[in-house]
Amino acid sequence: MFVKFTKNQQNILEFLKQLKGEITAQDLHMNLKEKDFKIGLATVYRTLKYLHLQGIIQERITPNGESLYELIKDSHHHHLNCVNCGRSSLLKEDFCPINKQLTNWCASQNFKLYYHTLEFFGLCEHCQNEVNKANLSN
Amino acid sequence: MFVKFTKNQQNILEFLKQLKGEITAQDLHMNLKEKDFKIGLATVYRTLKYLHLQGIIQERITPNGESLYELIKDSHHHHLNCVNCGRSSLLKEDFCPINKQLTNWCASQNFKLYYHTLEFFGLCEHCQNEVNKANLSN
DNA sequence: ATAAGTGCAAAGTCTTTGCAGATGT
DNA sequence: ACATCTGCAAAGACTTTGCACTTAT
Repeated sequence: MFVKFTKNQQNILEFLKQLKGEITAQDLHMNLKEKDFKIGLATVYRTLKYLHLQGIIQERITPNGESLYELIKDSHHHHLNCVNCGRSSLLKEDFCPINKQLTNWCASQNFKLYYHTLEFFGLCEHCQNEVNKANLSN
Repeated sequence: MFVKFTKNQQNILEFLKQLKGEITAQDLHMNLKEKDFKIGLATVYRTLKYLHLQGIIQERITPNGESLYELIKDSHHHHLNCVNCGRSSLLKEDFCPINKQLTNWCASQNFKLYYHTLEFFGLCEHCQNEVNKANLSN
């Protein structure tokens, strides 16, 4: 996978394997530093980009513009994303409308499918009132 | 919808109505300037944010990190996104796996659903060879 | 008259890049 | 030995914000 397999790469991959859920590049960097691994933020970004390119991890960008990464697994989640507060809540695990027919269709396009994201956007319960008060001076 | 309905707001909304497809904030700004509308980039960003908050337009963030906006319509597209070159290609128009059952489920969560995005990530035909040569020095 | 909207420039945030030095095979 | 990988600091890109001025109602 990697051309060399350095300590940094091992540490990142190991961390992602242990991780339940998603993490930002910056949080991942902090976590590794806290474990006394010496690693630069740029290396974290470079490694995540490479892992993404290789189809090992997936990326999801939140309404706040944060990139979240996690290993690609068989089981995955989709989210309800509030366009006001930016919070995401998980959809029940077994919900996923992607069927084999579609997967096959991607293959027929010579597109090598790594993963998909399905995200719902709107207002969470709390924000529905807030938004009525919004204007362009906010 | 807007508290006031200024020339800027009218111009942006009119432009989005004419537009087929998606556009970035910066391109939208350029287009309006070319039509000799005097408007600041910040105003474009503020207006798009407000329209998004109100559920008038939707946002999609590409693998390159660009935010693309368009009016929410009944018909919509999903995309195949190449994680290498970042190009997106449209899925056939009639494909959408989201059913009424799911829509109802969102409602039952007191989540006010505006729109959804469903995106597929992987390698386009052209990039499948390229990626084999990739390493962390790139 | 007043709150809402605006333009500009500055600031903020996340991410990428150039380069010299370190590392794995 | 050599290309790959790394850290650091600088650069880059996009977006947001503060503030004084303008505009719509």
